[in-house]
Amino acid sequence: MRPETNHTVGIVDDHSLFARSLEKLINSFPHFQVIFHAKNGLHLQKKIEDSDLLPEIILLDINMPVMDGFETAEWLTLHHPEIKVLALSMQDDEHTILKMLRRGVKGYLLKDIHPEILNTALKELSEKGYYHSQKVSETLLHSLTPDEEGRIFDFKENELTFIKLACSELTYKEIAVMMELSPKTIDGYRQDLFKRLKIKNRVGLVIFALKRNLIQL
Amino acid sequence: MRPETNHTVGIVDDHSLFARSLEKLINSFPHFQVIFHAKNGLHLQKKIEDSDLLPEIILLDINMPVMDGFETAEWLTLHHPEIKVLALSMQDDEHTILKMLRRGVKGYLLKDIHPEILNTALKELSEKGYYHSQKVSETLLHSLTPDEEGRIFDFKENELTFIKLACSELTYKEIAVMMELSPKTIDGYRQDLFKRLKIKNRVGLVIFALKRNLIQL
DNA sequence: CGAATAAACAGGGAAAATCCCCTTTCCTTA
DNA sequence: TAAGGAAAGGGGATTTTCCCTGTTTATTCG
Repeated sequence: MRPETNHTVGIVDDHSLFARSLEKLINSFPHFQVIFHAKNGLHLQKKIEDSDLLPEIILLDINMPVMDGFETAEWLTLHHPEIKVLALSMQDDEHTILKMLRRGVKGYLLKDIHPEILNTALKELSEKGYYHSQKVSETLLHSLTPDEEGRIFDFKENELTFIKLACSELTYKEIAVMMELSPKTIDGYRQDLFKRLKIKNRVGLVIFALKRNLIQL
Repeated sequence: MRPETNHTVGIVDDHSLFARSLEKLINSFPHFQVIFHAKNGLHLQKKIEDSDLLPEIILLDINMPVMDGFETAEWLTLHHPEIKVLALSMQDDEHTILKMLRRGVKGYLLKDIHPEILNTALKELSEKGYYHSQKVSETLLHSLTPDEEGRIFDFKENELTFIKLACSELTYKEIAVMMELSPKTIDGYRQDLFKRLKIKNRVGLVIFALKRNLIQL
């Protein structure tokens, strides 16, 4: 049995209503207790620097204004690596997940949270130091293990934006406008990706993106 | 309570091993009993014409050589409309399902059958005269109710083949070769579909096909 | 620090593929 | 026989794709 310790949790979330119900939920779990809220990353910084009572775990929403989840995660791992960050997000595309994990996040939860899952996540975080949901594990497997042909892909920010836009009915020109780049640059992305991914045309790109969960329908 | 009648079932299936276990399963259900097997559609015809003891229900595999599920279903509804046909198939794409339903099939089961589901299907078939699984209902909802813009789509055989091939990296020319049609005819399909579906390019077509389950990854 | 190297970005030009608006032919069927 | 659909096609505009070159911006390293 686990000892009767109290684990503390901080919540950083823009959607205060959601955060409030999250707090209630967490406080209903044995051994866990929310000690503070923060509206965004900046707010969190202040809270942490002002208090000397640091939470063991922080729930971090990715989609926030002012200072988003990525920045916040970076700051946290840099300044308080002992705090375990559990990322919450609507997005389940591979790249977002990986981006957060690369920034030192210890767990990743999709936001349609079931109480038991959240409880499991918190427990595993404080016991094992990490939590990986089914989806995240799959993603890791997907992205960090080579594909059928032994390739590992790691897309840059711009490439990813391009891929996502290319999976729509937009014309390359229109994509160029949206990304504020020259059509020629876009063409460069396209060409490079076609070569790297060994695909023949845009349809190939769409299929690739779907298989890799870079986009969803 | 249902009366103690005995419902008879015929199985038409190419995979004899599967059919055998299916028979065992069915015979284990109360009130249901398998009275014959058939390897394919032709075989079934003979069996039916030779015997005067017709089954109440026939389990029909779609993927068969010689005389496939579609033809067989057609023949059955034409010559023995009183027999309830339950289609079994690996494919769960909308069009295949619809195609079978249009041929008078009374139920449709995906082949990863759970005993309880099969039992339910048989019971509903003999009691209500039809059975619709979750997936089939969804499909019907999907295809037979208008979409967001009030459109109903019903694709012809060739169109569907074209759509599926267009969702690959094949070139239109290559598609034309595969379908043994002139590239211009293919172009006609493309044009017509783009107009009907209000899409701008091939990517749009791929997305459409995916949303409608016409193809799967 | 400055030079070397790499990478992102942009362009020209041309071939191929796609997209679009039309007509004609043939066949089925009402 | 008229109507309608499927197949085939002409011709041209546009887009996509491809290859090669140059410029600017980071980054690394001697």
